[in-house]
Amino acid sequence: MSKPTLRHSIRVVALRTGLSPHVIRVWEKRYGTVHPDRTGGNQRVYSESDVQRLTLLRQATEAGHPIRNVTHLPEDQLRALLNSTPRASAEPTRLRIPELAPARSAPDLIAAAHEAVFRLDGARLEQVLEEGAVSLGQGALLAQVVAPLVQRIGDDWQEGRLKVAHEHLASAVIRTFLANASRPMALHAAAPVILATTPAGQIHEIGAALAAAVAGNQGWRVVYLGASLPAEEIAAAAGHRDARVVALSIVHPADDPALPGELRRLRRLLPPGCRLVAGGRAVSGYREALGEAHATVCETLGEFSAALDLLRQSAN
Amino acid sequence: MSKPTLRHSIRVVALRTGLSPHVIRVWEKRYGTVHPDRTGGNQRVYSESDVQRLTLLRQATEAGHPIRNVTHLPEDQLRALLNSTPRASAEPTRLRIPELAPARSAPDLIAAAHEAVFRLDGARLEQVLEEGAVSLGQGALLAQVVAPLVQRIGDDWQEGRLKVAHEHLASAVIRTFLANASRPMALHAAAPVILATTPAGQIHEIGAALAAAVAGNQGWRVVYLGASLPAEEIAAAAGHRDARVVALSIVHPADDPALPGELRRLRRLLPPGCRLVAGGRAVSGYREALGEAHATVCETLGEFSAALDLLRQSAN
DNA sequence: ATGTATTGTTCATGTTTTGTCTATTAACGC
DNA sequence: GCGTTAATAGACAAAACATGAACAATACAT
Repeated sequence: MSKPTLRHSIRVVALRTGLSPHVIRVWEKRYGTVHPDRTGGNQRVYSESDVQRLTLLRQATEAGHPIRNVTHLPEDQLRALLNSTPRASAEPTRLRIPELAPARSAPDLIAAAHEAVFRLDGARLEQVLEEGAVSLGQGALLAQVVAPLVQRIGDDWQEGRLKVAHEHLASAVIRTFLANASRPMALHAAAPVILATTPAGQIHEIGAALAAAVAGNQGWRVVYLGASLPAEEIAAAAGHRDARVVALSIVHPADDPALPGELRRLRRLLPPGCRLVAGGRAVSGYREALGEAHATVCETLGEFSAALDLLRQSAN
Repeated sequence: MSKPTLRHSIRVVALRTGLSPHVIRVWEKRYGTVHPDRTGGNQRVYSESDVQRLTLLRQATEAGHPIRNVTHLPEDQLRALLNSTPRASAEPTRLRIPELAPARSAPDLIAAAHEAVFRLDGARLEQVLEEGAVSLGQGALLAQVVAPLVQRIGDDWQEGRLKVAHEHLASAVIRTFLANASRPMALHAAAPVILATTPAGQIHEIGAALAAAVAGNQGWRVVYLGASLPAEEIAAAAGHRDARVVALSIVHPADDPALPGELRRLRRLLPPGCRLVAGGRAVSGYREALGEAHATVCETLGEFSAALDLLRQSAN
């Protein structure tokens, strides 16, 4: 079973895993965590999978699991554990990785993200977003980076500067990032429900995902339904989950002749107590129908956020 | 190398059940609620079923039942009790730990997940998936739960048992779950690149997301491009990122007359060293064209996984 | 109202776990 | 040859855990 495999010294392993050489050795001695080969001179030589395993173990211990309980778990169970465990115990973590976060400004972040999209580098895009969440904070990141970035990518796509592949990759990464960002807060048992989607014909779902993230951050219970839902479906879902608000993102076809009808129909079918909020770049094209549907129109994410706060208080 | 069973320290149990370590100990002492193993140094070690039982008991006590009356009830009676009593707890749950699910085997998990989709409860669906990842492991979860679940939802949707809203919600949650599952922790600088997408006309992206998750778990560098990309775009992206493999998911339109042409064109445009792998429920409908395109056809996720391992070794 | 049982929490003390540190010897790279 | 890095064993300190007893709050009964 050998081996064009890469081999690493303990120093490199320490750097890549975030553990100290001491810990790596003592884990091996006490628990037999990994069994690196040795050089002729008895020096440890680690494989790539050792590095991976140690990285997972570091994350598991940081998540609160005692090392003795996780050292012998297979990798996929470790991964699952990491995805499932509540990140709750983030406070009493003993040692932290050295601070490397260069607090970047919003325009810098947008530029870096755009560059990553252009290179089809999804991992890098994600990294930039996470970095931004740290330096700007979640709310500011959404309003000052993600929203403009999405708009810029949309423009580039419509004018042929970016291909469909770029747009799809960016959508997938941003969508996942937003889904993760909208989740983690503790939810009040009585948290109001908001439904985020896009009316039939509106094919761009990122706006709805953004709305979902903002609402989730403000403590709403979010039901995210993706893009292009007919009025009947939206209304039925709103009734089913007893939603207080339906948020619609309207971005791309700015002149869909069928949309005004959809909006009026939606208003008619929605439960009476359910408010309608619409945002997105193309809302101005449907102002009249939105007015008839008694929809609150938001031009920016900030407005949307404020509108949510108002709606929440009004019904408490 | 016997059994890598999950074992938890009392702190982790406290986090996952929402009880304090004190209460867990005092319940054991006073009522013999659970009988955890002990380490060599007399420290408690809990199993997954202990966690489940304690969670149920927490819920029972919160519902007003004195602990002495319920400690010795078997789990199914506890569940019945919880289902029969109305959720009396008006207070904003002291700890935000969600209810733990009863389901453990793959069929149970599928049923629970399906139920969550039907109720439009995305948070619950996500919870079921994460729980399954812990108890089954990532790989088994994908093959035994996620894949069948997706297929079942697809069937239900095509036959009108589920609405578009259900399908969209499920897609969004599963997609995010898969994206999180596919993130490799530490990857080789020289990790091979795989591109996951769907050829033009194939609108269901979940199959591609599944493939991406499997590949990510096996250490590939994944470029995920969503659904319905024309051959030129796929080829350009593969060249741009120097992909070794392009994975195509073919699920829904099983008789698209344009697809064979797309596949042949893709083969022509792809860089010579780049392999083509196709999977999904509808591959059998395009066998001929796939053969002409020199694509490896996988009927199941297991086959796909094996094919990836082969392709990886062959080029090292 | 008063007493009692139940139940969760707190305190005090000793033990275990776990990351870190020291000292010494050996190996590696220039 | 020499400075740097690694291996080993042992010591050490902070955090987490175990245990028993006491305490406060609530419910229930007299």
